[in-house]
Amino acid sequence: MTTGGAPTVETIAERAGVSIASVSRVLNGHGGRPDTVTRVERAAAELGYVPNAVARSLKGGRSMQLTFAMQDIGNPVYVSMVREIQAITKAHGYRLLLHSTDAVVEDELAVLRSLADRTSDGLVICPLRITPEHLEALRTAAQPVVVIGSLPEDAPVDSVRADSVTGAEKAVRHLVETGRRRIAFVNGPADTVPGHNRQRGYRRALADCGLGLDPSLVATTDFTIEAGVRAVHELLEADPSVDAVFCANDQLALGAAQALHTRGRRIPEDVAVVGMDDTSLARASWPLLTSVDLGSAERGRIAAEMLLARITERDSSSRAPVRSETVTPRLVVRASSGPVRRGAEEETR
Amino acid sequence: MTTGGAPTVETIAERAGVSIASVSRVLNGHGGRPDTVTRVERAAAELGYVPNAVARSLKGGRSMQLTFAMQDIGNPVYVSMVREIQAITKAHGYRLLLHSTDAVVEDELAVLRSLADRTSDGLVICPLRITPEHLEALRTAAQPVVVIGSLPEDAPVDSVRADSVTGAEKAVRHLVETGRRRIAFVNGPADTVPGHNRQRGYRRALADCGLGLDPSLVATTDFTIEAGVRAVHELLEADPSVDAVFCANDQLALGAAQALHTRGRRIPEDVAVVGMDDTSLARASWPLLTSVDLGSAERGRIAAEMLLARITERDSSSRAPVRSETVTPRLVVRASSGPVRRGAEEETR
DNA sequence: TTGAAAGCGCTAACAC
DNA sequence: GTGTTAGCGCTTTCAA
Repeated sequence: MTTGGAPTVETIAERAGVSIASVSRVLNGHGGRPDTVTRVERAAAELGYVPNAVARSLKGGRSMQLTFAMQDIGNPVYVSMVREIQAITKAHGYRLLLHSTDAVVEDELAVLRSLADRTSDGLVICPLRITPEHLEALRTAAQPVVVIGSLPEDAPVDSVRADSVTGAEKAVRHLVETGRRRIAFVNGPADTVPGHNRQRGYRRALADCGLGLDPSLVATTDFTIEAGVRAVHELLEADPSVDAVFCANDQLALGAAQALHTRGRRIPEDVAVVGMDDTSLARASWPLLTSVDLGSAERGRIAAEMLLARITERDSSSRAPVRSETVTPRLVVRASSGPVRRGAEEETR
Repeated sequence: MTTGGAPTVETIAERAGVSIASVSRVLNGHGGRPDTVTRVERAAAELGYVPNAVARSLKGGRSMQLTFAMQDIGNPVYVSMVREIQAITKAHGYRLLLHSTDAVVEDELAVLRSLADRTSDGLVICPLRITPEHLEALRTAAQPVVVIGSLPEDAPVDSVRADSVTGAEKAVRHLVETGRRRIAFVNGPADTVPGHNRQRGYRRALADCGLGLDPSLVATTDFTIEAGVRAVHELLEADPSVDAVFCANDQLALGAAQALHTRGRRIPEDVAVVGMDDTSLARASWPLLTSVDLGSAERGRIAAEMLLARITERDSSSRAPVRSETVTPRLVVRASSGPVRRGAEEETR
């Protein structure tokens, strides 16, 4: 039936005077007599035919769509992941679906469950916390899932994690080595995986360096600029001897810098500031922010590749063991730390 | 057939001892005898049934997906749009597909054309430039499209635009009113729509205020932090009398602030800085950045609503005329401008 | 090489 | 209220 709607294989078939099977074959490059090929291709071009991807998905069982779920696209750390994942999925012919979960467990679980609706061929997810429900949902996921973040050893899911314990250690060591002794720590919620690990790294580094842990130098708040501002005001109010502030992410660090500026403390002469994630904010701050690159872009890339590998594997009956990669953190020293300022930007391993 | 695969209406029907039609009805809330309803619901729950959204899309002709295409998710102005669009589409039961076009015309056109593949029920797109090919593609788009940006009067597409001419005017006037006279302008590419309009606003405001246009105070570069740094160094090198820098977006403004800090110029005492877009960067900068809010979140919201309206309308045969809304810019005065510093943050209309 | 036909999973007429 | 059935647009056997 040649309705007024969009052209279908049938429309093309009529116009080219062949069967719909031939149309499909030609359009998918499965051969045909030169004559047939020409006629079909011309008919398709003339009608501006575009295959219905939904019908194709239903038939083929793959949607050619992948999903990325993160807490909030407003956090630049996710932006760099999205950018990377987007590039890779696009290169492989997949579209990218985006989900903001606001770290609401229910939303995260809903995303996991919705994998069963066949809309998406796989998922990359960044859960801030891991509950038993998460593990159960991961176990029973209807499509391949890759987690960006830390998972229990026996979780049956591929994952890429940042080594934020080591990352935090590097930051604190760097501060100690450059002469700081009263190193405050501004952390996000301690019941999140990142918050927990960054705290461990801070403690470990202090211990290794022979510095005691002073609980009054530790603030636990949210992962935002505003929280960073408040926390540093309070820390300095309580203890003016602070000579460095280590922040659990760049947003907190930007807030810290603002509070210090407001109080007339010079960075880094009076107080050094170090952030984490090495997001675009580090290069937006004044002075340029020293930050620990936890490999967000790389984690995004690896996650996307792991996911694509699982999807490919699905066709080939073999099943690789669960993979778990850890990205090595890298301290990027910039002007906000260090005893001397030697230039605009300097990077070390 | 009860295969080992995912449960389908047929699986449920068998288990509940009813027909697939009853299953469909119950699951879609189209009534049924209480007894039937119970049995179907229980069977569905026991099997963990999730409807195949692809099959549903094929049948219903709607994918319940919307697409957002922008230049680069790394620009915070798009982040706030995405966030808003995401929230609205989600509330209406739609998923959001993301596309980064890198402002490549070919990519933008490809997104437009791919609307014909039925994957998406509509598109919000932010083209930086509008070519004749764009207009043609918009005219022939297979699904509703809303453009965020300026379009010719007769373009047959809904659009939301920022009034960046007025926005730029407000910024420049504010600088003049607070006593600035040598107002430099750091712009993005002049052949983009935003670049063009912001330049018009700058010129108009100078003229209105009786200040002459000094071409040596205008720099044209890219919309990035690094470009802002370079441009301001060059401007000040050439003319140290500059007492204000108006930047065509916040990223340029952050760059400007860095260059000024590096050169030991105090902000705002020596040089005032004003940005545009009022992104999260404005609150990440030191001092807090005065910026013109061009309503990115609001444009996102309006665009999403316009799109949903068009989609709804498709069912109801009526066709509303093409809409074109303009969002009123709002100057948000913060510490980086103004003769006096009266607090951390102060907003005016 | 080609065409006829089955069927992916679902919804909605239509008949009972 | 319920079951039977057609069909959304496509790919892919299976025969010819």
